Amino acid sequence: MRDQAVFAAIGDPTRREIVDLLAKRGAMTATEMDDHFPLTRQAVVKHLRVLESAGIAVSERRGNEVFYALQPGSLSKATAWLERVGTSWDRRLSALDKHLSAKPKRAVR
Amino acid sequence: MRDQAVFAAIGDPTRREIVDLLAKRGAMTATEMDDHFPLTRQAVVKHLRVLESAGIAVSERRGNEVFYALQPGSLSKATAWLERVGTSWDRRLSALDKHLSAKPKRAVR
DNA sequence: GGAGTATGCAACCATGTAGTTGCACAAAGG
DNA sequence: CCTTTGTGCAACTACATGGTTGCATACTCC
Repeated sequence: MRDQAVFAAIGDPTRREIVDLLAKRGAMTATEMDDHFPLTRQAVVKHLRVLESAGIAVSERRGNEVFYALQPGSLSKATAWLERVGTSWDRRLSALDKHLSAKPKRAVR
Repeated sequence: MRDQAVFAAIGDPTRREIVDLLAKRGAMTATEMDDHFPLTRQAVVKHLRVLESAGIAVSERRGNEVFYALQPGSLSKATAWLERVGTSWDRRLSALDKHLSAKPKRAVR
């Protein structure tokens, strides 16, 4: 289940910033991105590799440099999970209240 | 920005399973959940605390035991981010192709 | 070919964190 | 009361991982 990787990947704030940047500006090289973060190029590359192995980003060598871009549709499963889980209990309002009022178990004064 | 916490929280696979369980079965105590995972009760509690501080779960003491349930609407911002980022580059198809064909920089044979 | 620029690799450090264990505290109920 | 059951706290371990540094390798262009 490679969904795991997607959630883990976007779990890191820096990685989300990278994704934001790529979404905003389109394809870039790691060296370019490097200017946008207080990080080493190597650190950026590491993050990009994580994003890539999670299927969120793709890379392509173009002569001397390597461009990274976002992979369309790669977040759909994650979005679906959030939607599903979210609505499943939004619909029943507060599950806590419901459960507690319905199941006193032992008498509670 | 407490969104950070939400993404970090759902980044852990065990925590997502807990969320799934809570979504499916409604409110439960940590001791009950304990049966569903190969974990100590304490480990489950730790996860629940993380979920709670991220605003995803809520707890309520009821006599001897503490029930945990999901907090409605707590994932909306995360979902929104995924939606936004996702569609932003889905719409322009593969940003990599577009960028590369539009910006050869130096002549590439 | 040699300088310049970009990427790749590997070792290393430090911190965060998932998980356990042990024990103390709190509430019910006979 | 005293036992049972559930929760809370704290210390500790182990491993993952974000980050750096140093150097090697690849490509381009004069």
